[in-house]
Amino acid sequence: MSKIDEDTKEEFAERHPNVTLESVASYAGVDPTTVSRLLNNDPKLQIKEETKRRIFEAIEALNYKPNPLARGLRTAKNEAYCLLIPDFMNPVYTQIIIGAEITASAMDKQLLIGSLNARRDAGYLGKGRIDGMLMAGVASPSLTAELNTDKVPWLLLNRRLPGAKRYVILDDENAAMLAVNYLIQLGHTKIAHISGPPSADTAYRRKKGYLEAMSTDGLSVSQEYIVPADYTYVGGASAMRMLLANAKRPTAVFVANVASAIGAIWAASNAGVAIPAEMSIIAIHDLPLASYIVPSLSTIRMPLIELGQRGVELLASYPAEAKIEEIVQGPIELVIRSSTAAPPESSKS
Amino acid sequence: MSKIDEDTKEEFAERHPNVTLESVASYAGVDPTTVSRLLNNDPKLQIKEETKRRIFEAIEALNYKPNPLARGLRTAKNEAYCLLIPDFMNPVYTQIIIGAEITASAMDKQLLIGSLNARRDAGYLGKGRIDGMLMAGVASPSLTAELNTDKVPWLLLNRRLPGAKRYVILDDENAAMLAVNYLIQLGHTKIAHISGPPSADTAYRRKKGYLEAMSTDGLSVSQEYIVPADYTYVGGASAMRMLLANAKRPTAVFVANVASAIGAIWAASNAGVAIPAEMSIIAIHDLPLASYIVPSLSTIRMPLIELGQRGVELLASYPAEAKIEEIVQGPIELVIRSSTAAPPESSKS
DNA sequence: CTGAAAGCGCTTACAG
DNA sequence: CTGAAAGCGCTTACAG
Repeated sequence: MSKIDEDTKEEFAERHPNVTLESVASYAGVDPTTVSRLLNNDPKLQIKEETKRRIFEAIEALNYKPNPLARGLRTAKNEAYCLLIPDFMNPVYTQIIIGAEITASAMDKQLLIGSLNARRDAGYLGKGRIDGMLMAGVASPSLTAELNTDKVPWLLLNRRLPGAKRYVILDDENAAMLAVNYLIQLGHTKIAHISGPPSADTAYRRKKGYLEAMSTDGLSVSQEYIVPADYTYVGGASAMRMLLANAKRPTAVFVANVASAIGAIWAASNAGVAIPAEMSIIAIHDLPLASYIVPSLSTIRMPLIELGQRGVELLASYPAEAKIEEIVQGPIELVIRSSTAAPPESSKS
Repeated sequence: MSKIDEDTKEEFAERHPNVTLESVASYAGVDPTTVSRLLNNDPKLQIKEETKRRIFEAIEALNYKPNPLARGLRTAKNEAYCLLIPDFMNPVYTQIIIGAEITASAMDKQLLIGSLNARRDAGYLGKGRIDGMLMAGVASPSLTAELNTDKVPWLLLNRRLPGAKRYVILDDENAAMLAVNYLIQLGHTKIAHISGPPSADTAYRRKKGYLEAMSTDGLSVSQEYIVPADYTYVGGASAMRMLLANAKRPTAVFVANVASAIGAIWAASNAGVAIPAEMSIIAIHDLPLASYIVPSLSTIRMPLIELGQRGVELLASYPAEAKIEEIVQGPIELVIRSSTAAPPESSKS
């Protein structure tokens, strides 16, 4: 490159402290309109190959990137969605995030992820910056109302809310039945359930599946066999302690999620109860961790990644007023590992 | 409210499909400039209490929220930072995220979180939408270069990059020494190290601390005692298998992170090696999970939340050109649980 | 002290 | 087919 070219370039940079559409146009010797149309694939634009080349050369040379704020302000489109989760500690949301990121990226959309944990004002993020809000396991009537007045389309993921007709969920009831039926098939009759928090829709559906599988098989369920936990390690551990204290100790436990199952295994192990010899444990969600705890955990694999993917798809393709009520039809599978076995001989009827 | 008021309100809404600064001004009977100045706490603004009240009333009645795009376009400030992590599976980043969210929220800034996992174009998110980029465990010379040309201030979290003079890290070397010294104090001499990936700066510093503690105590380290893993369950498991196959089997292992430690425990357990009776294990990072695996894992607690907090603070308070090289001075503590004990009698010298 | 006016960087009907 | 011009919703020097 000649000296003069370098000089020109520097001068140009001085006149254009910010590289804008106008800089590119001026560099390429065309009208900004033309550049904009080219970049937006305007079908009505007819342009010579040579001109096109010059424009792309200019973009390259100046390292031009469209200003998303200006574009968003003008078009009222942000090419971005937000995914809100309760907190980042729960690996279940991790899986959902992965799915959502895959689809968003494939659609060339930004996905902004935030938790409701430290956030004081979710609405502000919602208004203006994004084209839609995905809420996984977190939503309240006040939040959806705020999004409504802000005209931000939203969709609930993995959880329903009374009166909110926009959600995608998984078939938790069937998953629970699959787990419980497997325990029954192993020969268990005293099967307990460590459930999720009463406030969670997923917990409700898993419990329902448990009850249905039990009653279909003619097995009785005493109220003491259903111990609510809160999807955490601690909760699972104390629920297990309650079950161990039960006069009629169960020989198998269906746990509503992996975190509680890990807590339950820990508590059983502390109490000297052998798993699976004395007690079988199975949980919902086949997280990577399940393979690596001791004993490795039998689970029901749920299509969490597909849930995240489908959420973005639906949010992107339906208008804000549309009703969306979908159960993701991904694979739900029994994954047998080392935490489940036939009940001990002594306990058989 | 009277019928007429309702009518007026509806008419007003019709004339103002989008609630803007102008709507508020017109509703309150003042100039948009005045509203803007009030909202931005312009010290030069002098305004009657009565007018102020009317404006706030209008904001309330219309549910006005400033358009962040318009504001950002005008001021070139977005009141938002981005935090980039490699992926959402690793609970270490989870802790960092929590810290970053706390501080960002306290500063009334948005924190957009994304992974490099599914993202094809991190630069686009960077340009225009945010005021700065935090990169935890993920950065490349090409990415920092792109951020530089885009004039987006950035800061590396928990990892350095050759030539990049903007980072906050933890004292991994000291943490490693603390762990190894504890093992030595228990009586171990055959202490191995399952390290992190050679590419990771944290892995380098932890290994360095291990080597230093060993040599300070006059203990020899054969090359076979250092097995690189990759901070994952799988990696930790296969590293442990290598150590178990070693003719001079170690009695203790210092593992570079919790995920690898869980994999290592799993592999040892599968091989019938009792922990801690036959082998002690200790790892860096006191994640919640560490308490709930069996046996519960002894760890070194690191100030990960503080790291996230400090990262946002520094990014917000230093100009893009400033050099930032900081080691967070949070508490580093030995947390003793059930995975460590004195070496078996037979192995004592 | 208050208000009109310009401008941030785009897109897109509209006139030529 | 091409280019000038308006406007998205703000902020802020500047003139009155």
